[in-house]
Amino acid sequence: MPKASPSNSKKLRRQEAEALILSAAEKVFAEAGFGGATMQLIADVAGLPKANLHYYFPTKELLYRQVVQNIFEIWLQAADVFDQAEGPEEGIGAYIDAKMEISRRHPNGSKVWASEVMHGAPVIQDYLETTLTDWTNGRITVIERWISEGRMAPIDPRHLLYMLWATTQHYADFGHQIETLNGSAPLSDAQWEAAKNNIKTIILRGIGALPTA
Amino acid sequence: MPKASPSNSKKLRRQEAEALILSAAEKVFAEAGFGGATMQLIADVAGLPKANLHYYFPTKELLYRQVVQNIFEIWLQAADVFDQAEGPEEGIGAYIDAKMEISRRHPNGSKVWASEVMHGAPVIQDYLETTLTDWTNGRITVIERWISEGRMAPIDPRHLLYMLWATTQHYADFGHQIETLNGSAPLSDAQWEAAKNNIKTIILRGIGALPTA
DNA sequence: TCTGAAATTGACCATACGGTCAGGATGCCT
DNA sequence: AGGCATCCTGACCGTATGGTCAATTTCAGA
Repeated sequence: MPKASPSNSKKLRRQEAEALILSAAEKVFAEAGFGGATMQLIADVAGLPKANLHYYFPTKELLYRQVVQNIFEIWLQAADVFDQAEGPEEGIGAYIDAKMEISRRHPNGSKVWASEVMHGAPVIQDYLETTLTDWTNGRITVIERWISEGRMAPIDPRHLLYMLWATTQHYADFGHQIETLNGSAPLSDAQWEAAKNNIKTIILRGIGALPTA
Repeated sequence: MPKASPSNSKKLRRQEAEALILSAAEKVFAEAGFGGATMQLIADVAGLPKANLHYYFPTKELLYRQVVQNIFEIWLQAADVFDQAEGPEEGIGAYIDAKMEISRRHPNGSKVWASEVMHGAPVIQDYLETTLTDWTNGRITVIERWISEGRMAPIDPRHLLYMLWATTQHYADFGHQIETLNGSAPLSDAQWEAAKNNIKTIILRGIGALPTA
């Protein structure tokens, strides 16, 4: 594994060093999983000696926890567009846009989160039970209001949210499969745009928030 | 980790032994990932000495490969309903039914597959490039025919397939998250039914294969 | 220039892991 | 009953991992 930075014998400020390590850790955890990732490999990717990692993050688990928390923060921010919207077409459309952008820009983060949840969320169970539960309930209230206002069909808000998460995160978590089916090439700008529009069209029309074609 | 079978000092037939090990391995790989899983833990779950595992499966990687292949076979079978259908409402509806049933009955298998793909498919890349590519292209042809026959809106078949995979497998891969948001309780029969119907309604209506509500 | 807190690092350790092996147990077939 | 292939298993081994530590370097502030 090559060094990420060829000449960084300079002393790093705490913030820079932590950011560098977290970035390397996110990549390695995404590619190998928690169990498959090694501190040595993370150190190599970051271009630092392994002992230096332990100086900033005492244990592998603490480092991992920090990575997962960072991702969660990004996701929560994407939710802001939801509440500011007038109706489902604008709100859900913007949410799909935001989540697809995250899938494209932070695929590693998405994978780490997916891996964590798939393994029973041993590290962030409390987040699921508190923050995520609250967030979900808040969005359900909004969707129910839209339904009562006749702006969309009476769809179960919970399962609609799951569908939004599933479809958008799929492009990050299963990106490798999608690239392979795309002739082993990354999706182009146009293909990402097509994917996004497809999701928006099908879901918005599916919940009766768009005029039928 | 307790023994799965309290008294199996009897000699096992090859087929039974392999099935027992594969079942235990699927569970452990799903819960811990490839790197996090240990042969010792798989052995404990299967109720066998570790050395016995290596008698049937020489290496951890070979055992893992077998687990992944088994899942892939199950998924391919679910595709049969697709081709036998008259149109999208029947074909895609039945496919969603089949895949949701798999998510419910084989959540561990789904997780192992997801984990494998997320980590770049190191073990089953050839399957993606051959079998899965062929399968996908075949289904795309069917969907394009439905579109040209005016049975559904002109949706990009590829992204529609990704959406079908994403939404159905989400209930297996993110089952823990869904259960937590369900008050830490597994989905009931009725809730599974509701999830299935929601997906079918939104997607089929979204692609113009259902009369609008 | 001096000082001390922060940062860096190579060497080291205990443990746990995947895998091996030799020898014993079992039971089918003649 | 006896022979033989299959099956089973405790003990063992080399390696790699997460983590520690003491010694050294760096640099901001006095």
